[in-house]
Amino acid sequence: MAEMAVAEGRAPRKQQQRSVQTQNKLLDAALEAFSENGFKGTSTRDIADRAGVHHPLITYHFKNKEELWRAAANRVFSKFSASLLEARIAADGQKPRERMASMMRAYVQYAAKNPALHKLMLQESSRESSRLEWLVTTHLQPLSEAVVKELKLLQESGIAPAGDPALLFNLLRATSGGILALATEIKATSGIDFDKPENVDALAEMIVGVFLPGSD
Amino acid sequence: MAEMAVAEGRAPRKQQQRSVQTQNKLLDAALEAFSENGFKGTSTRDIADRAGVHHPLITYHFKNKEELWRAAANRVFSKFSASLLEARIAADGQKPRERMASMMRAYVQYAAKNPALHKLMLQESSRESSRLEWLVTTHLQPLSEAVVKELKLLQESGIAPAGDPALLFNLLRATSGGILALATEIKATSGIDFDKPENVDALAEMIVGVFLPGSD
DNA sequence: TCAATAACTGTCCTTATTGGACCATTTATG
DNA sequence: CATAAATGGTCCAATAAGGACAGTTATTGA
Repeated sequence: MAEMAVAEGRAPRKQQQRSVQTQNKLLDAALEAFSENGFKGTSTRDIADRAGVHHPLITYHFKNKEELWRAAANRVFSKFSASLLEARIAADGQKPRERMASMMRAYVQYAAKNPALHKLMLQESSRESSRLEWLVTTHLQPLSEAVVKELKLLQESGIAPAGDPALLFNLLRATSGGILALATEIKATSGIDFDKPENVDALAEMIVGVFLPGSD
Repeated sequence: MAEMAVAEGRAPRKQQQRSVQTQNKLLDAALEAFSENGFKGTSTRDIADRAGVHHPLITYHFKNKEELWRAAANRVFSKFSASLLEARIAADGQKPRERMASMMRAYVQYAAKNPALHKLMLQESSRESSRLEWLVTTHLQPLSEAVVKELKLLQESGIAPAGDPALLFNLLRATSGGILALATEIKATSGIDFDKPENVDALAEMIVGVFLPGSD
């Protein structure tokens, strides 16, 4: 983040709005670029171009490429967690099956609007790296633990399919995100356009139906 | 492929075995590299290094980077189709559900041994390109059509879940391949190691159970 | 209002890497 | 053993890489 020359006792001047805007533009552009071409395959100039910003501003705002990656990943994952949590809270009074279904729909809807989320994981999953390690401990493990716990309960009630709950969780995750990461190709192969909300809804319902066959 | 200076009437000399070997080494290395870093993010030198071969040999054997990509993709997809077909034939006398289950298991097993198959699709799916177009028309559409046809029948028998069969096919595909494309990350997050055959088997059974709930 | 500082622009540098060309050399073939 | 296939070694021109830095503009807060 932008270093400021802090004078001794003086209160530092506050961050300007235009700064926040360019940072956000850079973060969006970075996420898009990194998810398309991976960390190594993405140049800071490409990111700056997508953001419509001069490339030295990356150094200014984020120190270097690695920090920019981390900030971009943090942003999309935080929003994602918030989105899931919101769905979870909204369905708090509901029965267990409906609670989980609500989260699954939120997952699909978020992945449809932000396919970069899953693409980023796939890019980093191609090889062990410090970035993957960070992603796992910071974002994925907490998410996994929370969802697996709920899945277990659903399995005991016969609502979710039997088997290793961790495996089931990952299956679910790969399904929701994976199909949307393939959106461009699927449109070409099968003519299904996930830009159309009705197709995303159909996908969500199919996933719910397949993974939560039991009723409560 | 290696051009040869064909003298008028003379029969051209046959290809040497060592040539085939280096071509295969290059194809394997290319597939690995392209699936990890995408087309743009992969250098021909990287491929040559992985193959343990001098990089000008790429030009010699494959003309250029694009042709090498195509040859590598062709190779893995052809093997894949053959593998599916084999499973299909082996289960030819079985009931419809068991036929499909057999293909699904083959899909998972192949994807586990060749995660590059799915990673390559994901890489190319990040943006429209001539390569994606080629992949779709040459390999994906034929596969899709064949499987969708069978899925429809299973849906009519109540064995497969209802809904758009094309959507179901893609769900299935994204599930099988997608989870194995995430193998490195899943091992770190959940401790599930898909290098162990028993975990791959468990995955295959879970997929069959989830997507073919009905019995015949 | 006005100095201080945050934010941004323009430019340059050095280094590495890119895909591919080219000729000499080695190896297999018929 | 003559010939062609296959490979090795080297070079190149282009350019793309991450980052440094001094100067300029905009905003802030007293």
